[in-house]
Amino acid sequence: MLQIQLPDGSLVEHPDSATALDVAAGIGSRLAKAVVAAKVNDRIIDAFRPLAELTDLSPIPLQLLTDKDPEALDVLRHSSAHVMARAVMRLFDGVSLAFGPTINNGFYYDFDLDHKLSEDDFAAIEKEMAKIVKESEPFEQFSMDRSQAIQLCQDLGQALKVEHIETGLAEHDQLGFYRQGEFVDLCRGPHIPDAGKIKAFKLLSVAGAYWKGDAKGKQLQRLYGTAWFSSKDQQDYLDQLEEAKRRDHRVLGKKLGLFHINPEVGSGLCLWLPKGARVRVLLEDFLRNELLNRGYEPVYSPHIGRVELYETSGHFPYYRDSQFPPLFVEQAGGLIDAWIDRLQSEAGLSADEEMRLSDAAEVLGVELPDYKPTDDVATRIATLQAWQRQHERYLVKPMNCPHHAQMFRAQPRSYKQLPLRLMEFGTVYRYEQTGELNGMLRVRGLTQDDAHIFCTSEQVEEEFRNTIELTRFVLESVGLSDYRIQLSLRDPKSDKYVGSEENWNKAEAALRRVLEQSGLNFHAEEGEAAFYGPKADFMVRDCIGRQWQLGTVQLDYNLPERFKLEYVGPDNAMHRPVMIHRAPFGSMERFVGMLIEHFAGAFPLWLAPEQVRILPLSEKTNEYALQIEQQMKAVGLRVSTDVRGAKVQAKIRDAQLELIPYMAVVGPKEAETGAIALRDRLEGDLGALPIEQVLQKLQTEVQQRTIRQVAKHSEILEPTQETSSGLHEY
RNA sequence: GCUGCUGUAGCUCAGUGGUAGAGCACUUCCUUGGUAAGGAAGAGGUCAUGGGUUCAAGUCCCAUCAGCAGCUCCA
Repeated sequence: MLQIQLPDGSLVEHPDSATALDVAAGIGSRLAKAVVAAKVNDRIIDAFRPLAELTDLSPIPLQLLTDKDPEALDVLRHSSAHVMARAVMRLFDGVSLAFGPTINNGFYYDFDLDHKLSEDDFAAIEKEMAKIVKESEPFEQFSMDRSQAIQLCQDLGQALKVEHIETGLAEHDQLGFYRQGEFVDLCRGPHIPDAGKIKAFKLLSVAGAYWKGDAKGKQLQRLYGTAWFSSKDQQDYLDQLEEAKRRDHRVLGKKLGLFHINPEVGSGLCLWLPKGARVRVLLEDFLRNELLNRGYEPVYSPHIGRVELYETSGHFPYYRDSQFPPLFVEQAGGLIDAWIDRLQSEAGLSADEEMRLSDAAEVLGVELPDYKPTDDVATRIATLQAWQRQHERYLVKPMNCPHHAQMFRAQPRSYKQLPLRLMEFGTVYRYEQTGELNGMLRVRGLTQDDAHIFCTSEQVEEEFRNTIELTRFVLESVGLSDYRIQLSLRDPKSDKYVGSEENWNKAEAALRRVLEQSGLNFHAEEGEAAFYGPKADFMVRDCIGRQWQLGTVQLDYNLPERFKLEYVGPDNAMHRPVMIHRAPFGSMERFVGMLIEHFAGAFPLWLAPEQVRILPLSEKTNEYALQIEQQMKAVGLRVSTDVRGAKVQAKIRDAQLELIPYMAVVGPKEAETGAIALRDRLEGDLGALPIEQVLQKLQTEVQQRTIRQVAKHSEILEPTQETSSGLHEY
């Protein structure tokens, strides 16, 4: 007999062959029908398999999962992925299955097949899925040893599964399979008892994906879908997707005249139109003011710098491919650059090619008396690099830190001057891959609200604490109070980082210590660090539950070393400072893009590009309206007057659609009494008020940076996460 | 960068090989009004760019550029 302990602590006994479904049936038939999966400790298991196969514990701490449990949803979706794959295999020939995991709010399955899937196929696939769901066939599980499993996958014609068993699952002796009707899939599970539990599902999109996420690997077709326990839940989710779409900053940015991106300027290069620029200026002024109060000193640095500067910092070699190529003062610079590249490449250069390059260089007026094709490759490269150093090459700056490091070096530094906090809204350029560009969120020219703090190692923790506090203050002032911090550490297995083990250990330990002391919600993530140091990244949840990576604070013991930064300590000896890189907004482009989506374009009064629109009832009151406009402008409000010969209803409609927070309707009645009929974009007509009272009200709202409206937080949309649950890996 | 889809007026889109369209926005005129669209007229297009097929191309084919979705990347 099995001893089973239920969540309320009670113990029940069942025969050795009992499943979680049997346990549920023992409690009640309605429960048995509702059970989707079960949980033993933290492990989710199949409700339809004998418990004895799944655990050695006694008593077994069993929790039954029904459609009320979020974890059950994950199981449902995984099974839905199987149903979808089954439908696709019924409809198309030669389908090779890859992976079909769950993701937040849904699932996908990757296929290798000749037919190009498109949205036109969705109806047929969904219809086939509906058939499978209606048949309500049970899921069954079985295991096999390696050779049998490989044989089975070969018999099924599943080459990718065979490859996965041989590589990814090389350490597994036993491999699990699930069968549902004619469909058999290598799978760890768990699954729902039968397909009939899927009450709502929908295919969402089709896209390319790589086999095992490797960009060099085979290109597969990925079908995305979602599944739910009720069609109402599904509809809520689809509505939520619509809501996110409605907030798309690219659409709103166009509609509201905030920014513009066009190919004649260049992709990924953002033109800030007056209204968008206004929002940015307000944010910059707000932050600059705050930083001045906190002991930062503004600096300016140029948009380009010599390549050697970035060779020193390490950015140039490390990010070569995602930078705009160097600017050469000497015409032949590009030739020499390519020459070095070829020498460094695996293929190298043939004697003939070398000759032709030499000739070309000569034509361009390059003299290389020391270059001898008989020298070894390293010597030849060194000769060419020596030429490069004598002939300036510049980089459009991809980062501000090297410039700021040079500012530190501009004069001898004493410990008495530390911490030195240099701030700059620094515009940098990065050649992001074309597929990455996305409105303002991912651009090729961006302005960081950058600053670098140079301090002693004793000051590190306090400075770091202050920057964390600053970032929180800044986020909360725009109503972003739901965030957590990701402690981004190096990947111990990778060699892409610069600096000593010792420096890294110091930096990582310091960050962790401060975060622990602060009591903030944080989690560590390996492999997410910058190449020169660990980071604390702010992951911010917006009002509809989406997660954004915004501000960052980075601790850096390495660039000071690379730039040989020093200060004189109280002991009259030279010491190396520590650098803290930090940007509470991240970049102005990304931050404003996010804000547009967060507020759905309706900025709070303090950030609204236009705060008040004055609407004269007819042209007869235009003069009074303009007089009000002057009064409002005099107290710093951003106002315009709609003097068109349109009806007030039309003017109101336009102002509403432009998301202007307040409207001031003025007609003969108001002109007579010196009043304003104030209309609130959210509340509607507030009635006639004396001018002074309106000015007072609006000024207060601006000063307090009141946030009056954000969307209700959705219960349906789960927070987006960087990684999927990891529950179903194969 | 890869895979797929898309590119027609300022915006949203219709137009499946035979004379380039609608709504909104814009301009002018009429209307002078009380809290989400008053009326009329007008102007606006090398149909992304470059090639090709065809008697004939917005429409079919190829390339390039750009956008979108996903993957990969992100100092």
